[in-house]
Amino acid sequence: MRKDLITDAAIDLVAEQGMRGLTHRAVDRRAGLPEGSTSAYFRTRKALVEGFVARLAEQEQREIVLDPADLAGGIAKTIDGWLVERNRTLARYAAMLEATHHPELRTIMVHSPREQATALAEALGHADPERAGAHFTAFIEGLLFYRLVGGGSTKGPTPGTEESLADLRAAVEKALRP
Amino acid sequence: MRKDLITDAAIDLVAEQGMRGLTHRAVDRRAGLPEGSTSAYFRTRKALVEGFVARLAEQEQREIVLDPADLAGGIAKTIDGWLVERNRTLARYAAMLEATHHPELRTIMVHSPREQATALAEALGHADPERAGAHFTAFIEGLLFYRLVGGGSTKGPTPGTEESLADLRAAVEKALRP
DNA sequence: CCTCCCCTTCTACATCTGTAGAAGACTCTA
DNA sequence: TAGAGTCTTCTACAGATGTAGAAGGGGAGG
Repeated sequence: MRKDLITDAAIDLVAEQGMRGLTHRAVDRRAGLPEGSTSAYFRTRKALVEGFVARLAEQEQREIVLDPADLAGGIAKTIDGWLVERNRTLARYAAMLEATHHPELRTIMVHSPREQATALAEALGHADPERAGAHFTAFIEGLLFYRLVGGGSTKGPTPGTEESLADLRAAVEKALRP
Repeated sequence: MRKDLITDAAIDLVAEQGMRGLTHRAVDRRAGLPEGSTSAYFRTRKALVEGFVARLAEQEQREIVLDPADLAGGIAKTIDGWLVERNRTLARYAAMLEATHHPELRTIMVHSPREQATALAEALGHADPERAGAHFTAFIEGLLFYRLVGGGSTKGPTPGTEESLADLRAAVEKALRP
C-alpha cells in the first residue's frame, strides 16, 4: 500500500527532523517515490499530518502488555518497547505537542488510557483510584519522556537491554505501590 | 532591549504554532516590529532558534522552590508555576524535542537537575539514591507533561488553583516516599 | 559643527512549499 | 479486446522563507 509507505516515511521524517521537516517533497524523497506522490495522496499539509497521526494511532493499538501475574514486568516491557521504537515515540510526542494547537489530532492520546489506569488503581486498593490512576499515567508518561528526550536519554541505560528493563520495573513497582 | 522583545515573541510563537510557525517574518509581526528586524538580529534561522532557547534557559534559572519545612508543597508550587506559565513550558518542550536532533540546544535541559534530585533522595534515605533521584525527576517531568499536553490537560484541575496545588502535592508526596 | 559608528529599516532574490490539474499508465470487467 | 475507472507521475505557479546587502537615521565624541 503506497499510502502506508508515505505515512511511515512521514513518521520517520518527523522523528528525525521535527514537524518542520515534514513537507510533501521531503516525504517523497524519504520514501523513494517520485515527486508528487505524497501530494497526490494528501493534497493538503493538514491531510498529511492527520494521515501520519492516524497511522501512529493505528499502530499503537493494543501494545500495552498487562500480565496479571507480573504487572510491573509487563508494563516495564511495554515502556521499554516504546523506547526501542524510538522514531515512532518521538513522532508521537511531536504530534502531541501539535495537538495542543490542533485539537483534531487528539486521537493519538488514545494511548496511555486513563480508564485502564484508574481500574488498575482500584484493583490495587488505592484510596482515590481516579487520582491514583492519573498519577500513575503521569508517571509512566514521565518515565518514557525522561528516558527518551529528557535527562535520562543521555545517562540512562540503553533501551532493550536487561538493565533498562530492570530499571523500569523498579520504577513501575514503586508507582504501583498504594 | 530589542533582542529580548524578539526572543520573547519567538517563544510565544513556538508555543502557539510550533517550531513550524517560527519564521523571521512571523516574529517581526508578533513583536510588532518592522519587517526585517528579526533577520537583522538573527541572520540565520539556526541563530534564531538558539536565541530563543537561550532566552528560555536564562529565565528558568532558580525557579525551583525547595522549602525544607514543606518539601512537597514547594515542589508542587514549582510545578504549578510551570503549568501557569503555559507558553514558556510548551516552548521548552518544543525545544527539547528539537534538541533531539540538534544537540547544541541541550542547554535548556539544565532545568530539572538530577544532582539535586539525587541529593534529595539521599537525604530522604532511599536505598539507591542515584536511581531514586532519576525516577523522581522522571515523575516530575511526567506530571508536568501529563498535565500540560497529555491526558491531564483536558481533564485535570486548572493550574493556579488550590485544587491544582493539592493534586500536585499529593502526587509529589507519594513520589518522595522512600 | 562634522564625522564616525551602530542601530534600524528596506529591498532583493534564489529557493522551498503548498496546492492544483493535466497527462499518462495500469487494471479489471464486460 | 475495448472501455471505464483508478492509480501514478509530471508540470505549473503563487506565495512564503532564509539570507544578504544597501540605505537611512540618530547619537557620541571630537
